[in-house]
Formats: sequence, C-alpha cells, structure tokens
Amino acid sequence: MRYSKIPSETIRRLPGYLRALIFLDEKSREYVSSKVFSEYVHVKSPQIRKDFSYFGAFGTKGVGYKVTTLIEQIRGILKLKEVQKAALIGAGKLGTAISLYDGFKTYGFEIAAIFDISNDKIGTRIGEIVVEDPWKIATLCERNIRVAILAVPAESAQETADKLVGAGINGILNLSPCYLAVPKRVKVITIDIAMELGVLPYYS
Amino acid sequence: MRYSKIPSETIRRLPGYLRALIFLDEKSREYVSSKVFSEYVHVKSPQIRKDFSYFGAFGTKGVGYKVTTLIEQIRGILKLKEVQKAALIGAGKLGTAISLYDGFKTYGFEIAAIFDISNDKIGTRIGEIVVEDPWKIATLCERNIRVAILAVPAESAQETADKLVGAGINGILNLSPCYLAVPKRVKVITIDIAMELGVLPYYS
DNA sequence: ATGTGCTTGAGTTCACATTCACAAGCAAAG
DNA sequence: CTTTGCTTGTGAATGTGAACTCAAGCACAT
Ligand SMILES: NC(=O)c1ccc[n+]([C@@H]2O[C@H](COP(=O)([O-])OP(=O)(O)OC[C@H]3O[C@@H](n4cnc5c(N)ncnc54)[C@H](O)[C@@H]3O)[C@@H](O)[C@H]2O)c1
Ligand SMILES: NC(=O)c1ccc[n+]([C@@H]2O[C@H](COP(=O)([O-])OP(=O)(O)OC[C@H]3O[C@@H](n4cnc5c(N)ncnc54)[C@H](O)[C@@H]3O)[C@@H](O)[C@H]2O)c1
Repeated sequence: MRYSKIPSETIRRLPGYLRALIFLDEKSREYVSSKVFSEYVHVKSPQIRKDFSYFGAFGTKGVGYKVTTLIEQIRGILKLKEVQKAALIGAGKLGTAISLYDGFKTYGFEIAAIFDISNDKIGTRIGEIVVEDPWKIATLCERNIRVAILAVPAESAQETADKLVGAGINGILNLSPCYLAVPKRVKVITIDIAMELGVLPYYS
Repeated sequence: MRYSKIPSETIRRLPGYLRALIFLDEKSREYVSSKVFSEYVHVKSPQIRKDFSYFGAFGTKGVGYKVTTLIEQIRGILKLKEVQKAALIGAGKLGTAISLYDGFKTYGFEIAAIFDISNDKIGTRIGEIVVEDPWKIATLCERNIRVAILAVPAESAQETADKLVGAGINGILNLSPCYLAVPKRVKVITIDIAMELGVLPYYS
C-alpha cells in the first residue's frame, strides 16, 4: 500500500532501529523478525511492522527482515547513505568530548570543521582538525557542510545560530539550554542534558 | 476540576517550563501570560494552560501566572524542591565535561560522587570531588544518592547499571548508545547524542 | 458602580499515534 | 504437491494528546 503521510514519530524511531540493526549485523545475524527485534529496540512488534510498512514491503513472511537490506533502506530514508560532514562550534569541555567521539560515524556523520572564538584555541588541533575562527563559518556552504553541532555557552547560542543560518546550514544540533529562533527551512534539535534529568524524581 | 490522569507529555514539558520560568525570574518578571510564555517555550498557549490546569488553578484571569509561584508549583510536582544528589559513573571525556557543568543545579541536582575504573583516575580530583573505585557504588544508598549519570563505554553500561540497581538507585541517565534492562521501579532516560543527529538530514 | 479588555480554565472537537487482529504468503518438511 | 508453522502487512478500533472555543472572572479605568 502507498501511504501519503508518514508519522513523525516513525521517523524519530528510525535512528534507533538503525543502531540496533548495525549491532545485529556486526553479530552476523542475517534475518530478524519484528518479534525478536522488538527486544532490541524496546518497541512493540506491531509498531515496528507498521513503521517499516510506511516505506514499502521489504520483509519476508514466515522469515522476517533481512538485516542488511533493512539497514540500506533506513539509510536511504534518512538520507544517511553518503557521509554527511558536520561542523562543531565551541571547543570547550563538551565540544572537545564530542569532537573526539567516534559514535557519529554510525549514522554517517563526520566532524569536518571546528570553530571557537578563543584565541588560545584557534589554530590548535583537536584530533586531526584545526580549530578555526568563527568568522569562517560563512565558508561552510562552499565546503559542503550542511549540519552543525552547537556547543557554545547559552548566551552566544542564538547569535551563533544566526551565523550558521546565514552560512546556509540546514540542521543544527543545539546542546545549550535555550531555544533557538531560526527560519522554518532549518531543523533544530535541542538536547539539554540537565533538563532531561528533571523528570527522573517524578517517577521515583 | 480534578483530573485523574496526567498525560506523560505534560510531565515531559515541565522541566522546559521550569527552565524558562527561572530565566524570567532572573529577568525580574513578576507575571507571565500563557501567550507570552508560549514564545519562550515554543508550546502553544492553550497547551500551556491545559498543562498547568492539571495541577490546579494557579493563574489569575486577566493577568496571567505569577512566575515565582509557578516555579514553586513545578518544583513541587517534579519533586525538585530539595537538592537531589547524583552520582556520575565514568570520568572519561564526556563524564569530565558533565562533572564540571553547573547547569544541573537549575533542576536541583548536585553531583556528589564520581566513580571510574581506571587506576589513573581513582583518587584524583575533578572539581571538588575525589574519584572513587566502582566497588563503592554499593554505598550510594546509605549516602542518600538515588540518581546516577552513566558515562561509561557502551560495553560496560549494562553491568554498571546492574550495580547501580543493586545499590538501590531509582533513576539513571544513560549516555551510552544502548538500551538498559532494569527492573520496573527504576526509570532510565537514554540520551544518544549521535542518534539524535540521525533525523536531521531527513528534514533537509 | 459599571464597563472594557484581557486571560484563565475546561468541555468539546479534531488529529494523530498505537494496538489489535487476521488474511495472505513464504519456507521447509514430509 | 500439500501441510504446517510462523511472520508479514494492513485495515479497523482504540487510545492519547493537541487545538479550539468560549463562558467566567479579575483589574483597572471611567
Ligand atoms: N559541559 C557539559 O557537560 C554540558 C552539559 C549540557 C549542556 N552543556 C552546554 O554546552 C555548552 C558548552 O558547554 P561547555 O561546558 O563545553 O562550556 P565551555 O565554557 O567549556 O566551552 C564553551 C566554548 O565555546 C567557546 N565560545 C564561546 N563563545 C563562542 C562563540 N560566539 N563562537 C564560537 N565559540 C565560542 C569558548 O571559547 C569555549 O571554548 C553550554 O551551552 C552548556 O550549557 C554542557
Ligand atoms: N564523548 C562524547 O562526546 C560522547 C557523546 C555521546 C555519547 N557518548 C557515550 O558516553 C560514554 C563515555 O564516552 P567518553 O567519550 O567519555 O569515553 P571515554 O573512554 O573517554 O571514558 C570512559 C570512562 O569510563 C571509565 N570506565 C570504563 N569502564 C568502567 C566501569 N566498568 N566502571 C566505571 N568506569 C568505567 C573509563 O576508565 C573512562 O574513564 C560512551 O558510552 C559513549 O558512547 C560520548
């Protein structure tokens, strides 16, 4: 069947599916049924089948889904097939940890540029990448970088976001505890680690 | 009116409301209407009013909500009134950044203990806190620590979570890219920063 | 005291997401 | 070839949350 609209919640679950599938692939598992997969991703099996069915029918009845084709399908849907270059703004404590983190490549991201306003940091190397002056953010578009990770202090987050928008970026992962005002064409995801902790005591 | 069930989405929004209200309070704003508040939290105003109304009627018609009482109310609902001590497990790159981060106190959290398995780290100080051997995790309960932040490698995440559960913890913030199996009484929140990035290209 | 303007609180409607249930279908064995 | 057992894919039912609306109510001006 052809679905006209895909629930945003389905999209939100896909990266989690991808992560689990890559894990299964590394374990050389060839096929997985929605029932078994359910254990890995903590999503009920009818939900998993429905999610996949929005994009077509790529399972085999009686057998399950082939892990490698599923990985390819999800990569295709999420546009993660070719490596996406990302910029990191703010090489402080959190920014440095992130720039040295290798978990981004699971999703096809590669940190390709780092910017920081501090003179102590400009010109130094973090891993393989030389830290640049923020005015060079304007060159991101011509360097084919369309995604940015924002790890600057909250006070500077909006102005930096404005620069990024001006540079033609179309996605921002914001790690500061604040909302960013951006044009509709730009997608922002905000992760406030401390804020997430805030709900824990409620459930205790 | 007395509501029997509070939507989980409402609870999820409360820490964001709290953050914005604290910001307004610092700016010495005394009252805020749902319309104005809407701009700060990016939630539509009828939604905001409904969320608050689940817990009672603490607004004033024609005027809005008093910022300070709202802060107290939300702190009460989320059980954030008294300071909650938290433990950090894993003093690596990410763990160190987190332990030096002061944004947790907004929500009444204070990192009160740090554990790491590396001999190079045990006994050293991060900020004011001395890094301890993980076997001491068992003492958390008697030290009145009920919440833990998990920043160990993914391979060790489950075993560490088991130790934490054994120590009587009832909330875990998991920063590793994996699911944790825990008893129902323990609430786990997993934040996989890289995974969140995964949806960005889809929306480009 | 009365009117004006604005905001809350909540019942109702609407939209979206999850779950259910089962026919359809493949694989492997007999 | 047929049977058996399991799993998919999907319409329909259910559940959950968001949005809309508007009567009720407070503050302040007149
Ligand atoms: N450290 C954490 O664990 C943690 C956790 C959650 C959220 N955060 C958030 O992440 C952000 C960074 O935190 P941090 O602990 O790394 O802070 P930090 O002070 O260690 O680092 C901030 C870095 O940004 C640079 N910077 C400042 N203004 C800039 C600008 N306009 N352009 C480019 N670079 C600029 C500074 O030179 C510094 O190197 C903050 O918004 C913080 O609230 C941090
Ligand atoms: N660095 C990042 O930006 C980043 C981003 C997202 C997620 N993560 C996740 O956070 C976790 C930590 O990442 P990191 O970059 O800080 O790694 P890291 O290797 O720098 O630090 C891990 C620390 O955990 C300690 N450790 C290992 N096993 C332990 C155990 N059983 N008990 C106690 N301590 C133990 C190690 O000694 C080390 O100090 C990983 O799961 C990683 O996937 C990191």
